Amino acid sequence: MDMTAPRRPNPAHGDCSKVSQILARVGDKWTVLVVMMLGGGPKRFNEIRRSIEGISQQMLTRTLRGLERDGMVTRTIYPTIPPQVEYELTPLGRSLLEPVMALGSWAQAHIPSIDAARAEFDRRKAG
Amino acid sequence: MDMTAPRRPNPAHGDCSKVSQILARVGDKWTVLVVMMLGGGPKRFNEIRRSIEGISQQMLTRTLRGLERDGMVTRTIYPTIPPQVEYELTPLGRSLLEPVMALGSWAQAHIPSIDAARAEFDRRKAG
DNA sequence: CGGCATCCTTGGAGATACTG
DNA sequence: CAGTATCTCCAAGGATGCCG
Repeated sequence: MDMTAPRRPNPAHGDCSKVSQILARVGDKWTVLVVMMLGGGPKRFNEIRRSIEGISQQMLTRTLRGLERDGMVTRTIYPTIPPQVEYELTPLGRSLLEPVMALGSWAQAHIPSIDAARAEFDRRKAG
Repeated sequence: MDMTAPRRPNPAHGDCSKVSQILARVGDKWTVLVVMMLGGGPKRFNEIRRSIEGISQQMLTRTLRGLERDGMVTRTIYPTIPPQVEYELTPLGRSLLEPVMALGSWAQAHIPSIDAARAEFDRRKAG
């Protein structure tokens, strides 16, 4: 059997590329930080920006747009002066938090092992 | 003063940068695929390569080195002719599979919602 | 067969400045 | 305050070739 076929619309594999997209999003430098921040309730643009050290305004905009597009976040404009925009997690966005936190916990728990492995690996390489 | 050091060694935050590294690894284009492949048991280099459509030999090498460095994978050289190298998940690597699979399942389950959200978002923007 | 070194292209992060 | 537009720059990743 030839496994080289580029794309298989095999239902058993669901849509593998879609899953990859989600994983990539979780691995994104800012997305998880933003989602966790919003986990505490609705936030305004600059409120988020100030709470995430090091993020540029453009990266925050892009991150929020991506999340909005995927239905993880809602964007509400209040036509006040000055303009006010509030972001809030949707149920979908909130549900993402669970597996992500699980992964985060795993990471937390295994940091020592990983650090040890790295030190060992680097030590060998250095000789 | 050097600001390149991780910001706060706050135990409550664990080591946030370390956690980010793990998340980034999971979001990596190839790492998860390789780990899942090895979840089925030890595999040889080209065996892995053939089973992952589209990966270059260099990317596979880099991915495996990274995993090896982090203690997720062991590398065993059999001094045969021609040389034979086998990769296998460590217990640590296997334990990573659990939260990753959970995230994968979440992704699978919510693909329809996400697709719908995207379509809606794009429709608005275009329309 | 497995792995490294080298070169090259490109996507996208990030800074800056402008608009509504 | 929130968002867009433009530019620069770098590193991720692909292709190729040689070595053990």
